[in-house]
Amino acid sequence: MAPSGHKRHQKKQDNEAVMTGPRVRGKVWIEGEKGTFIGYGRVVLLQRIQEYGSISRAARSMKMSYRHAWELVDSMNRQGRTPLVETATGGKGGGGATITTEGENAIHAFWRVYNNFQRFLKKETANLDF
Amino acid sequence: MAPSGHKRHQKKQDNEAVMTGPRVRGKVWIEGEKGTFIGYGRVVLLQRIQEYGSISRAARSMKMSYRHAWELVDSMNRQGRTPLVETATGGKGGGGATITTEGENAIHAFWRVYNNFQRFLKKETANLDF
DNA sequence: GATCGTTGTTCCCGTTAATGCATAACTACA
DNA sequence: TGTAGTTATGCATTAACGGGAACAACGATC
Repeated sequence: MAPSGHKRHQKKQDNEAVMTGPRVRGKVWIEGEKGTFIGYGRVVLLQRIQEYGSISRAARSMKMSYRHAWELVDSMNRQGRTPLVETATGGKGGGGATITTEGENAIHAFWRVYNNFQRFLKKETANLDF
Repeated sequence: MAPSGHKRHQKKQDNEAVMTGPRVRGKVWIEGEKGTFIGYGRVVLLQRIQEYGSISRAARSMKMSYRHAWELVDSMNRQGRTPLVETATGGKGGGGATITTEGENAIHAFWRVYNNFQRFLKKETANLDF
């Protein structure tokens, strides 16, 4: 970006932080044949599972019920070509969950779209003639 | 990857209608200080009010309860610099509602953003490496 | 002055989504 | 062999939201 210039031709007169008035906002997600596949909440959940190695710890860390977290994982697994999360019961620590390569791909694909979307929103908000 | 070869440059081979697999979808809206200001449902409602000249007929035409429609109009009116909808009780036909200039501006502003967003979604879906 | 369809508002209900709790099955490890 | 913490699942409860019915006030037109 590099605002660099002295001039600043009126276009960005609006000083970032002080920006008030109407804003364009929104949500994006990736949909499969059976409804939502990956969205913001789901991708955060995936990354928490990656970080903690278990669905239950991931759920607790984001104050989500285990029940709900499990259903999200199940939905993603049933929808991917191959599962995004692999689970194991019993054993050290009682079991756990890990993210597959397919899961990592999904995470990256979503963040790419998400970042482009944030740029889109910023641009549209700036161009709002309202 | 670039299948280097002659065959199928992969880019627009995907035949519009047959497009299957994951899609990028989403929603956009314009937000004011007090939450959602204009979204898809609200703008359709505004246009129905414009068409029918009454909130109740507009609501019926889209199978929405009058109460809900009224709340949406109220929310928009309280949020705009000036009301988007003006109402009158009593009189010919029992009263009615009309769209103000501010309301027309809001409608146009939203559709502009919305159309850009549809293009964005199409592009992102096409570029989905997933 | 009676009529009529609307605005504006209140109250009750059904649906849906998520939470909370309870429990069975599992297995590496001490 | 017992323990621990997890996955997987069922069920009852709660919260949020919109729908639907009801009703007063309104005022141009007949």
